[in-house]
Amino acid sequence: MSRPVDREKYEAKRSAILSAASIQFATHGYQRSTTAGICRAAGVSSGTFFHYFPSKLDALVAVLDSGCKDLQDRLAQAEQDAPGLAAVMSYTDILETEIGEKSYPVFIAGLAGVESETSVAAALNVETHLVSDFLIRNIEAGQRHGHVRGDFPAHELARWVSWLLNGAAQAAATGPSPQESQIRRGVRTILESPQ
Amino acid sequence: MSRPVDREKYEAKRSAILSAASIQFATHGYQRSTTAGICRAAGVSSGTFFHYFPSKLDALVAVLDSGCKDLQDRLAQAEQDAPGLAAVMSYTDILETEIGEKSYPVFIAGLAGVESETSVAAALNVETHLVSDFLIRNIEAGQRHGHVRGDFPAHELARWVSWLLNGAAQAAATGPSPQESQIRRGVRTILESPQ
DNA sequence: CTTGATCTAGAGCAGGCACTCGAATAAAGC
DNA sequence: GCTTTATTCGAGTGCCTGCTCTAGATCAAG
Repeated sequence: MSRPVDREKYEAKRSAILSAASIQFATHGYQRSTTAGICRAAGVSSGTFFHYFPSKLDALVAVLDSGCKDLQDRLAQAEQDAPGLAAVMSYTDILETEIGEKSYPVFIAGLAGVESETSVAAALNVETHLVSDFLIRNIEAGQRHGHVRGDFPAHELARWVSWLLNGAAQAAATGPSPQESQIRRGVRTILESPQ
Repeated sequence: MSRPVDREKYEAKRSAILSAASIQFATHGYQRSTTAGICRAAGVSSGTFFHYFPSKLDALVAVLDSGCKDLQDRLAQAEQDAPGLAAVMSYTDILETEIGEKSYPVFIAGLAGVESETSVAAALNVETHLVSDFLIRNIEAGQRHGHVRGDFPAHELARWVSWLLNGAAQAAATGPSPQESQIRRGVRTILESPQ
């Protein structure tokens, strides 16, 4: 036998391609992105691309997974720093920033058409649940501390908040970005106790 | 000269093709729909299709325009029946029904990639403003009657409501439809006066 | 050095799709 | 009937794009 895989080099190249793919997807959406474009951006031939990812869809799933891991870390961080309402607002701020940069909304919008592909759906499902659980957990905590209205179950409030956030992202994809902290105020309005 | 265009027959055929296109777009999204599929559904050859619409995109714009007209009528009806908060809730119900049927979310999601095309963007813009103006007008009326909280400007409340609705639609496109009247309750929660 | 494996390139293939074109038919005016 | 124009058809075209294939470069182990 001979020539074992050099793990380090392999991962480096793979993540370089992944990064280029991620940028392409975020800029033009999945469908509009071409493997040729990704290869050009990564400075790599199509042969190399398909050596690392058996198909374009696999690259998308890999991007999705990687984004999911990042998100998980950030959510955990926010929750650790200050659980409850503060954590929810912290997540809101993160999203508001990304929405302002447009990459997130374009990326999400560009998934249309492949979101039903099982591998993609699975990845998205994981992410959705990650956020949903985070919201429910911290809204419940907020309710216990009296910072969040208690007249609706936490899971219902969480769903409204996530709808608001997704809707804002979508609106940003098609039109102008929302004004500073308008999303923030919306989330607060849903969650605050009626005096 | 001879053979003038038979307006009636022309419009009939055109709207038959348009109707088939509309169903295809709503079922599979724009990108996934093929002109061949639309032709098959309309019982028409591709030559005929392109005789009535110079391009697939033109068919989409026509569908969009037609939908916009329908919406305008329904909004006017709701507003005439009972202006103010009731009109907003009536529109919410309409949307909630369509979201439950999935056609609306799929259609919207399927626009990804062409939404930046100027003709499409223009059509979407008209629709967005139609709804936005409707919401602002009726939320303002609701505020005057004391049915809607007055501690935020109507345009801000309107935006939050439309975000919530769009977010719910998007969520329905990727996952299960929301439970009966959950959207309704969300809208109410945003708009109701804090006691 | 030889061997056998991975890594890389890039030309090219195959299939799908929007769209075209020429012919055939139908219908209205002369 | 004849001419002209609208309408319809559907085979065909050209392009784009995901993906394959082959040939060579590179490198570790024996």
